[in-house]
Amino acid sequence: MTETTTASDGQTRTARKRQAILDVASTLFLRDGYLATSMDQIAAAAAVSKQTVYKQFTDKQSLFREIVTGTVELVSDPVARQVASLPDSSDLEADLQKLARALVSQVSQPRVMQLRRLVIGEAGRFPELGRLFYQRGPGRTIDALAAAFESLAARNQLRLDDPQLAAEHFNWLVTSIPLNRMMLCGDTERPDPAALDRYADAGAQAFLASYRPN
Amino acid sequence: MTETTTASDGQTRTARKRQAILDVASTLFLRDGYLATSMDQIAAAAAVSKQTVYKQFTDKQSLFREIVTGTVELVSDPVARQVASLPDSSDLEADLQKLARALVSQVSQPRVMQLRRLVIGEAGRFPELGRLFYQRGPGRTIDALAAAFESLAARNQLRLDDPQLAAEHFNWLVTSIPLNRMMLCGDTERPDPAALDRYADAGAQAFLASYRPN
DNA sequence: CCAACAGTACTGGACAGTACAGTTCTAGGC
DNA sequence: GCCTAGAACTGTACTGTCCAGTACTGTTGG
Repeated sequence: MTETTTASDGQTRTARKRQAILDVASTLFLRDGYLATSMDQIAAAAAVSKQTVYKQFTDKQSLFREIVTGTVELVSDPVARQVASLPDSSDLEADLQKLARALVSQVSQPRVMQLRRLVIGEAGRFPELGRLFYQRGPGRTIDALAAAFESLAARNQLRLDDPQLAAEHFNWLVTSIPLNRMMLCGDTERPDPAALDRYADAGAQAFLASYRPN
Repeated sequence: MTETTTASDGQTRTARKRQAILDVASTLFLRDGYLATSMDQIAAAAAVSKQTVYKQFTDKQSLFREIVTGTVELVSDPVARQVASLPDSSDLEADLQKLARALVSQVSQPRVMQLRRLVIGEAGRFPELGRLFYQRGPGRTIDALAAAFESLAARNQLRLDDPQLAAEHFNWLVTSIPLNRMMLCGDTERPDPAALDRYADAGAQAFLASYRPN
């Protein structure tokens, strides 16, 4: 008797229910916010009794924390990996452009935007989640960029005094335009992929114009 | 003499009470968020009866909207004015640096940060407020910058194809680093003024390295 | 004098978290 | 492969609290 609820076989019933709660609560929290999402709503949408929710998560705050930290982990990895391969570049301009496009495309995903909005909005109630998001999100990307840039500068492929500062400049040159617009104007106004690429290219271009030797 | 913030002079009683409500509600909304602030709290803190609140503002949403739009107006003006005087510059590097410092200092004010967090967090409930904040805030600054840059480019003081894009790059190069850190890590981690100036200087420097002729 | 105000109480609803009786699944021994 | 004890789960109801918005009576200030 192999039951499937959300394509999650081979798990105990408890684990399956737990996952259903996490999935559903994630959707609701990201869409409506922390206070506007009720535990009754979550239990109902997960097709689970309220008591099961409270068996898995001691209270609403715990559930919320687990969802935010989990989602941050999910989104955090791919970019950092791509950055790590940058120093091996033989065509820096092309590779920076590729990296910029990947970066913009990642951070502008609706799910990431929603998470960012949620964390910022609840920064007063959950300050540690804000810090976590920063460290695992932009912070991690910037650190990886700084390491890559330092290595490139050592081989005269870039000209810079402060790798960390250059990394911040690259990151925000590339992402800020669509990021800030979407943060405030909602996911409905997400620029189409071509426009996102143009922002990425222009940011990478400006970065190189500023940090390329000679 | 017809406009005051908290002083209780020269106004009708009704206007004074109205202002007290706006002041107090502003503080509470900015500190605790929309849902976590109750109308009873506001009435009590304003030393006013609940009925008076509802006489002045039809409901909680109206009060909230009025506060957000009002605060946006307050913060919006000074920067745009300073930008407008940029094209007359005889020493572009010095004036851009001064502008950058003023810009960072303005947008990093705790009150502005709190408003930004509030608007972003409530973007789902009040999408029109997000758009308003963008237009009157960063949007307005960027438009003014674009006009100034175009005029400077016409006199070969800058080299650029797309003034709007250059304006966005300047704006975010200068503000993004402290802005994003503070958005997520809270006002407690506001860099000291000297550090803010360093971010501003570095942003202006990078912009010029990229957009200065030759 | 009269509109605006204070104070208080009330309506109707929502929500976090708990309690409990009854049902269903799962694990482990045979 | 079958059976049973116990854990996990459901459904519902309940507690205590909070909140937006209204009603009403009496008071105050312009």
